Amino acid sequence: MPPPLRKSGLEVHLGYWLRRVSNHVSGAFAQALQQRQVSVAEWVALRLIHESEKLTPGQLAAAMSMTRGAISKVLDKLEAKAWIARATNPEDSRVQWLSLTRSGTRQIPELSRIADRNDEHFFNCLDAKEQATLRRLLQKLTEFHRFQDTPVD
Amino acid sequence: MPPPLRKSGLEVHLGYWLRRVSNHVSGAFAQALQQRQVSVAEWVALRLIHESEKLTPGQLAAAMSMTRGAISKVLDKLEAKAWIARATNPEDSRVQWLSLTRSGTRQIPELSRIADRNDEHFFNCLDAKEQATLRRLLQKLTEFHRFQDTPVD
DNA sequence: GTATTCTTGTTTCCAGGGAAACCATATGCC
DNA sequence: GGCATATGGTTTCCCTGGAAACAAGAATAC
Repeated sequence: MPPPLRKSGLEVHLGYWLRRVSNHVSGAFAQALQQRQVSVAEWVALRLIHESEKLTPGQLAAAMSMTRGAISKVLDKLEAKAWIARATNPEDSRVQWLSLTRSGTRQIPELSRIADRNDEHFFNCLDAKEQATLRRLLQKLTEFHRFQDTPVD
Repeated sequence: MPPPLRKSGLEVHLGYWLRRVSNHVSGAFAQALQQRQVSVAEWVALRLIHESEKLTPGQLAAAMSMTRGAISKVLDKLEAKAWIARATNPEDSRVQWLSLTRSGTRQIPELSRIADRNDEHFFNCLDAKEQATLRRLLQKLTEFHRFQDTPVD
C-alpha cells in the first residue's frame, strides 16, 4: 500500500482558503471605501445603526464582533464626521442610543453602491446557484457556531 | 408594480458573511496558536518555508499577500526563535534564501495539529460534501481573481 | 441608607500590518 | 568605466483593533 498522499500543507485547511479569499475581498472593499474616506468598520457600523432603533455601543460591539473599546473609537470617527449622534438614555445614564444624522443617512446610498459593486466584482464569477450555495454554507457556519449571539435588535 | 423588496442591508453581501466567518475562524486559530506563542502569520510563513526550497522574503510576501515590510518583521520573529535562517544568495547578495532550522522543523507537527483541530472544530458541522463544495468555491474565487499570482515555487 | 458588585462606555498601552522612505546591490545605457 | 535606474530587503511612521485598567452609574445585599 502506498503511503497516503499528503496534500500540500496549508491548503488542506478550509480556514486557510477562507482567510485568503476574505482578506482579498475585504481588502479591495476597504480600498474602494477609502475613496470616500470611510473604513469598513465605519460602514458596517453606519449600516447597523441605520437599520435598528435605539442601538447602543455595546450591542453594536456584539453585532460587529468587536470590543467595546474598538467600537468607541469607530463611533468617535463617525461623530467627528457628524454622521451619527450619541444620545444618553434618560433612564440609565450609562447607556447611549445611537442614531444617524441626516448627513449620515445621506451617505448610505452611495456607500451601498460601492459595497454592491465590490460584491459583484468578486462573486459574479460564480453563477447564481453557486452564490446561493456559498451563502447558505456561510450562514450555516454562522448559525452553528453562534457567531453573533446578540442580534442587532 | 411594487417597488423591489430590499433585503436587510449588509446581509445581501457575500463579502459580509465571508468576513464574519473568516474573522471568527482565524481569530480562534490565532488564540489556539498563542498558547505556543506563535502568530498566524508566523505559522503560515513557517509552513511555506518548509514546503519550498530557496524561498526568498519577496516571494514569501507575494505568497502570503503581505508587504515585504511586514514579512521582514515576521522573519525577524522567527529568526529570534531560531526557527529559520536567512542565507544570502552568493550570486546576488540582495536576495536571501530562507530555510528552517532543525528546531523550526520540529515545530511543524505540533502546530499542524493545532491547525487541524481548529479546522475540524469549525467545519465539522458541514458534511463531507458540503466541505468539498466550500473548498471548490473558494478555490474557484482564488483562481479567477488570481489571488496569488506568484506560486510559492 | 450604605457598601459591594455589576455594567457601560472610555482610555491607555501594545502588537500587527500597510505605505513610503531608505540602503545596498544589480543591471542597463552611454 | 560611470551614471541612471531597478530590485530586494529593512526601517519608520501611522492606523486599526484587542486587552486591560478605569470612571461613572445602576443594582443588589445587608
